[in-house]
Amino acid sequence: MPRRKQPTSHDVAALAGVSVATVSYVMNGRTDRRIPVETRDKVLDAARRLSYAPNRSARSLRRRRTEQVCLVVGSIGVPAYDQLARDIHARADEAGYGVVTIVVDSRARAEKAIDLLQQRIADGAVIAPDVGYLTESDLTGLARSGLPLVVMSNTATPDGFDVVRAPETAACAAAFDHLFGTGRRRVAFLSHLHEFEAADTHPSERLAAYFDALERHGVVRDDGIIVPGANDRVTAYQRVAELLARPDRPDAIFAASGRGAISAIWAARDAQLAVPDDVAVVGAGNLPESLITRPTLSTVGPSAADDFTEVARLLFERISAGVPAEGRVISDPWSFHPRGST
Amino acid sequence: MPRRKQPTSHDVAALAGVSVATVSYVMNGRTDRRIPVETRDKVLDAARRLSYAPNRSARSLRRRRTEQVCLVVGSIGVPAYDQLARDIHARADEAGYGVVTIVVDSRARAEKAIDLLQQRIADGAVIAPDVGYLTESDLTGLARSGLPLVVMSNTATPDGFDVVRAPETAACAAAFDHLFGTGRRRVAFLSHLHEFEAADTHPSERLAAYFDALERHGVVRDDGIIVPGANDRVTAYQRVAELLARPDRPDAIFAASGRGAISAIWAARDAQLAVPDDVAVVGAGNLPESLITRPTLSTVGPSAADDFTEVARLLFERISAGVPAEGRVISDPWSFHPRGST
DNA sequence: CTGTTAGCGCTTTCAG
DNA sequence: CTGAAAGCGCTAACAG
Repeated sequence: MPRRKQPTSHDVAALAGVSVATVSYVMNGRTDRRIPVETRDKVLDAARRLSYAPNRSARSLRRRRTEQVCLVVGSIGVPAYDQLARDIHARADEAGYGVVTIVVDSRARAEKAIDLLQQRIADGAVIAPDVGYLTESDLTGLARSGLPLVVMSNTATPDGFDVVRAPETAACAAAFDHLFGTGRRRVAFLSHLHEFEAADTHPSERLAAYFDALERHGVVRDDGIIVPGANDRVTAYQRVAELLARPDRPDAIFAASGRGAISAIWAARDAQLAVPDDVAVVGAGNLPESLITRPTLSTVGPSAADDFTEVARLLFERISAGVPAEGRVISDPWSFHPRGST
Repeated sequence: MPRRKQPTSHDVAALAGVSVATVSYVMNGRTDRRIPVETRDKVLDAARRLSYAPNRSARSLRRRRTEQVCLVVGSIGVPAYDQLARDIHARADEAGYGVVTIVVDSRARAEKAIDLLQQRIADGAVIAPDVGYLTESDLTGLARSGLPLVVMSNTATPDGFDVVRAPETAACAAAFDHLFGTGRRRVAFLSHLHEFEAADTHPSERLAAYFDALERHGVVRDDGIIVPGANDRVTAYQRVAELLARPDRPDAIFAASGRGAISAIWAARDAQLAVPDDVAVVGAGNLPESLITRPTLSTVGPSAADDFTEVARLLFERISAGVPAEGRVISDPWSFHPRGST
């Protein structure tokens, strides 16, 4: 079975006995052209018989738009990114757009991503990785080149692109104050891997809040209880189990992810420790799951369940605007949600 | 700030004082053309100064390949799909390919997906949704049109595309036999939503295995303990909590997902029921998390952790082969992994 | 109402 | 070693 050459609009035109222009008009269902039903049907019939589908690359080249949007995330399997993806897909679907996903978890991949966007692989992009692989100048560069961009970042300043923020500092401070205020003295920090690696050079917002709180409450920092492992449930469980097995075990755990926090609850139980009496647990992010654990999980996170429809809206607004709008910034600060685990 | 026209190879050629052909050769780093370093540098310099990036649509049109692969999944946030996505992304990265993801969770979306693939949005695709929205004729149609295709399905027969199977029946039968064999009489089935809806028309493999087992063990089917909710952790928790609150509560729960099974463990605990003594739990799929719950989770699933590198390999092999290969089928049957929860 | 035609920006033969 | 030119398949002026 040889790889058949795909039929083109010429083939359809020939079979239908019309011109390629007519084929194009019919296939695009253009209403500004008055085409008699008869011609229309001839074309559609020919198209169906050849199972013709207009070539996407050719159309994109000619129309100067791809009808794809690009979603750039930091990794796969993070609940918040999943929700973002769902919301983008939903909006894209309505607009007849496709979604191409790029995972940026290293500087090399970041450069590749920039390059692809520069090559106009998509008509617009949402940039979500919360790590520093993408610099502000990468973003302004892209925006300058005319690409509609929505950036999810607490540090970037809008400059030809929109910025959506979710400031964490106040919420984290409140959580730490609560922990220290209720007598906890050894508060461990279960961090993401990249966060751990950059702890001293570019501390994440939550890590900075942690250091601040230590100082505020006169507690000396102990790097032994700052551990990576929040990225996945199993690693988190293991790291926390190790922490809790130490003679000088922590009396509280702040996890940089909701999944990490839930693993911490499992680990505490397995170590025969009561949550929150023996060890308190706080997680970052608003996992719906926080409400079905026992005890329920105290969190720092957005006030409501993750919802990125606004991000999607901004992006498509920018895309259809055609002309670059002023950079907007939307901010929805996190808050501390004390529940059963503290 | 007006939307700047993207620079083209002509602009670069003009600035560098060479022809567009030379620009193309340099940009593609072609070694079959001997280009003096001097010329090369002039071109690269001009390209950098204009921040030129070759237009992807034009290149795809000319080269007749997009250098993208398409990943078609059934939903977002399913651990196995996540692993599939990771493995595809990894392989695609090596090959310099992009990944566009399509979510198919309705017949309408399935048709849209077929159409996009027909339009050659990608050079090949992995089709993973385990639901019936994509028919076998959709698949053969695509394959006939010359699109390299790898299909993950236990029912499809290779026909111009490769098929990767993970047969569940034997493993499920073993799990149910174990449950009934150890005296369980009321085995509930926590299903996926689509699975629930098609229970009587096109029962899923695991559901069919369940019905078979009921018959084999002389237990009469009770639709009251077949409930949807395996799709997400919170819903699963709620459904199981309801089941366990009934006076005629089940003494075992088979969950169609690992996440559902873990929620079942939480729900059992909250109902003061011991697992497995009061209620046994089995989950489908091999979540790494199965080992960190208490008790550990018995599962039906692949023999090792999810690994789809082989799927990715098949796809790229087909893509680079250029000519359609015979349809191959790879099969890795599930097995029953009894652990603490039974 | 329909067809002819000029490109979109790139790659690649083929001449020089 | 380099350039001119054809053309990938489609859309959208423009002409009829």
